[in-house]
Amino acid sequence: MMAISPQPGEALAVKFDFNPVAQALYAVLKDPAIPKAIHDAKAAMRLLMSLGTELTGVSDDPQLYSYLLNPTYSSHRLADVALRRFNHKLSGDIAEAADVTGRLAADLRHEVEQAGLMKVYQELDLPLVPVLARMEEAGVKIDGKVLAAMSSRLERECDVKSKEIHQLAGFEFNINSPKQLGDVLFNKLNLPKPVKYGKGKTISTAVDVLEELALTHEVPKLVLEYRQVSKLKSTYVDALPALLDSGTGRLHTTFNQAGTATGRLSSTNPNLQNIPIRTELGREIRAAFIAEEGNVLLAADYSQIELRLLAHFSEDELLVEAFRRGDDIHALTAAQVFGVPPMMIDAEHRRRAKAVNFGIVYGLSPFGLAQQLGIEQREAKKFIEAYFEKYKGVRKFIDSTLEQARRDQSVKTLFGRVRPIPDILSKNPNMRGFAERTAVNTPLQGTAADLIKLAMIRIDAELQKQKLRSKMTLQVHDELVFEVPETEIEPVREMVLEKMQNVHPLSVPLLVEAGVGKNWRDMSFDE
DNA sequence: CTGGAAAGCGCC
DNA sequence: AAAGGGCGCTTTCCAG
Repeated sequence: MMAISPQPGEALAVKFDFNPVAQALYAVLKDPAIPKAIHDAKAAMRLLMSLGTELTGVSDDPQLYSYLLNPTYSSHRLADVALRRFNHKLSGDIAEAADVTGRLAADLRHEVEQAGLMKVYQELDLPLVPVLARMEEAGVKIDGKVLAAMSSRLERECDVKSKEIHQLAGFEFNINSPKQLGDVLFNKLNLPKPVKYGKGKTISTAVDVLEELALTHEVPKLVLEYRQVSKLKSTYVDALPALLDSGTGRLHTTFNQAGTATGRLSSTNPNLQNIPIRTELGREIRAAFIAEEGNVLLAADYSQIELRLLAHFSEDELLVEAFRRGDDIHALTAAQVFGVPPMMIDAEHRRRAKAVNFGIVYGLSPFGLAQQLGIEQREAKKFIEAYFEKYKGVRKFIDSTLEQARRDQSVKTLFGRVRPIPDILSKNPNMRGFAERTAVNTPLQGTAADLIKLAMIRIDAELQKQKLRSKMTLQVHDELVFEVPETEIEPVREMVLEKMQNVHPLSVPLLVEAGVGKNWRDMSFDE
């Protein structure tokens, strides 16, 4: 039992329950409006950080144990785990929660050991906790003026576009309502309905449908423009400033470490893993992510990490050699699949080859590829067949992964993180198809997640050890973002690149690209 | 008034 | 018969 001095104006008690196996940790704010039980290590860490205390000695986190044992549950919160494991409904009583936390920790720890997952826990998931806590606390600086100016500008643009749409359509309706929009487009304006749309359901007005219609009609074209502007405005330009922390003036996300089926992190409140980058308008939003005076942002990302892992796992000769030589992998696939000499590869070949390369990782069908490239399904089928004819190792990898998945009804990452795939034996071809694509994708996506987590742990350790003032602030699956004092740019850049590149030996090299800039848009590479 | 489903779309 | 893996947020719409 350990008590922490109360903050002025509030009595705060932090109690460590030193169960031999578990430390159930919870803080009780005296304010009865905030009776708050903390039973995950990151929340405890953040609370203690705010009090200027270090968190040491926590070795059991029931949430992380539960996640490792089966990452496919949608929630690993104490109440849900207690219900699943003990069929016990928590009353909300703090002491009860503490007791359950301790018992769960002991039980789950045992199961994690039995499942052979303790190494992943101790070397990856648990050490990542304080790293994420520090990242969340650091937050990112936002230029509010940039967003405020954008907001009024986009407001006007939305206004203009919606008036135009109503004018041209001849009806006043809510463009944001797919139902009303569909009614206007397909029933009032009599535009051709998409060949396929949900049986009995509403007709799709999704982007690919509207793009088709936009070729012949002004209204869908304007709707697409309106949608882009209104999406970016409501989701980012207007939402982000509202989430600025009043104390720090910065944006502090929450990383969920037990939220995805593959081992990836997710980010909420706000989600900083889906900040726009694709369009020019989107990049303007990125420009609002800035560094403090005297600092710069440094971004480092793994180039094509999933394809490299495909090469590693499959040991496909062509793929492995190409990555070792540092070839342009999409150009290689273009040459192989389309039978064009490397010298003759143009941008269109490369674009199509890129779609094929990514599609393989996701289990793309001839139908899907045809739709994406706007070609005949027969032709798409030929491309996919040509791909597997050339990359024989990839075919074997997929087949053996599926075999193993059918045997174990689960798949694993390089480090042993497991994902159950129960539907792999389903008699429903639809469900089985989903399961098969999942089975092939998860080892790739999940291993990439494991690798960047390991790099994060090592980079954080180095920042601490060298007492550097640079802070890791964001992770976006294959990218890390740091805020770095100008005096530390070169050493930190070198260190980050080295740690990411050498995170784990593989049969192909990992390529890391880094950029430095005053904002998240201007990350000029190889400055 | 609230909660949740569905549609849609931002990112890797 | 469906048709590309993994997320989170906003809006609409409808049921309770």
